[in-house]
Amino acid sequence: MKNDLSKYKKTAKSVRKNQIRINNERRILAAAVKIFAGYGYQGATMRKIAEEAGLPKANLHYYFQTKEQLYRQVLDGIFKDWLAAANTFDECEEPVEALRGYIETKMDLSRKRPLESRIWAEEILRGAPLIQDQLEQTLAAWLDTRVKRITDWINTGTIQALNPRILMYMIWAVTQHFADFESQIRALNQQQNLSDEQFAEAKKQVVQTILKGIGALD
Amino acid sequence: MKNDLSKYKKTAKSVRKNQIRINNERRILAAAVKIFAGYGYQGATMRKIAEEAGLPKANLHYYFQTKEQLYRQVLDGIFKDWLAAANTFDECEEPVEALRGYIETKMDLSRKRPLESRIWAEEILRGAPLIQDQLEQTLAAWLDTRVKRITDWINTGTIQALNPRILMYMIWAVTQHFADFESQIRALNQQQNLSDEQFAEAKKQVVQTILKGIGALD
DNA sequence: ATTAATCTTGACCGTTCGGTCAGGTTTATT
DNA sequence: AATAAACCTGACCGAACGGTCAAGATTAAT
Repeated sequence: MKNDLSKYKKTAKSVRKNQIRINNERRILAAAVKIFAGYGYQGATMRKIAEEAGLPKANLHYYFQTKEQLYRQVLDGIFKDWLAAANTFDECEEPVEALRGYIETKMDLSRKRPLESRIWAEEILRGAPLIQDQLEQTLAAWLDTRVKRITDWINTGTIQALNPRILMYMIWAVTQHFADFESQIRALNQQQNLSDEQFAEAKKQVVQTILKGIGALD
Repeated sequence: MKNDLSKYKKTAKSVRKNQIRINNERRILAAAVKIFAGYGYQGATMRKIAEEAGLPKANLHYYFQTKEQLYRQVLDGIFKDWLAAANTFDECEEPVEALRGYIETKMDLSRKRPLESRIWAEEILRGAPLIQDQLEQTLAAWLDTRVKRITDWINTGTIQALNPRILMYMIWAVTQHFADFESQIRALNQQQNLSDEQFAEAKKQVVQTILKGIGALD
């Protein structure tokens, strides 16, 4: 019994880790997101991340053995958020509200977490060297089931005939553009980021154009 | 007169440069496009570019003093191509054919020159540190005049009321997505790049969705 | 044929990178 | 109070980076 208890305590501690570890890992990951988003994987340095986190560089290597491992954990976190947002696609039965909800959620994600979107975009741009498996497994499976739902909508005549995959690519492209190309949009908007009102207008127009474009409105 | 002649010859030579210089600059620029697109600005090294070009590294620095200067020339070439493609926007008077032509040209550019699109995308992603001026001057001016054309279409009732800038952002986002996110699309397409037939279908659907989405069709 | 200009390149330089490590400090356990 | 475990960090390392340079080879001009 004494043995069992000690074993249990040990396990419990390793599962919900020490508070110090939790705090520092969070600080480092938050700093890593900023630096990776701002400079790219190669441009980011452990020194810059350490400065941003307010910790000595060697301390980063205590919690994350290598730069690549730190980067992988950042990517994992981003993918989780992406999948969580993706579930809004299934909240409604019929196409107009399902697609509207999904597009709006993706737009909100671009607005609130542009750094994560940019890290993801750079990874894809470089050929997805570290996340190819996730794309081919998890993302492909997610897409397959949604393709089936859209195909059902087409077969029941709720929306017009089209290639569901291309529709999804268009939605991803447009929604993520507002995060990934933020600096270009700013340059074309009197050097000002889109205001909340401008962004709300963009969100509305994106939803309207796509839904109408696939014959789900009017 | 002797003086004038020699001066003229000198000038002529420096204008249309020596053939050796022309050839080597072209080789280096072509190699630079490949390497910058594949690794990003920071990830690209002069050594890799030199290998790709089949020249010693020191030779690169003879034609391009620094890595940044080489990169700038690559960006300049991309921007020129972009502007050339952009002119198709003005080839037709009425919205359906003007927008169709522009979207199709942008799609073709993504298909034929994905590397250039990716270099541009990465530059924007990093905050456009080297091309901010071009964005704020040339691109902003280009956009302004097209916004006016679209506004005219709206005022004459040819297309529905919308924000022309957001329409242009959507077109850029979708068309460039097929180049910039090629590796993601490949992972979702049985690890195969889009075939010519699939790309043609995508092009058609993109045109159809956007034109219909803004009320220019039906 | 001679001179001048252009081109070529191996060897080298200072800097910065990711990563290591020994030894000290703090926190948790008994 | 003593021991163990976890945490911290300045100093350091080899490798790779962008860039330089002197000296030779090639091409163009006279």
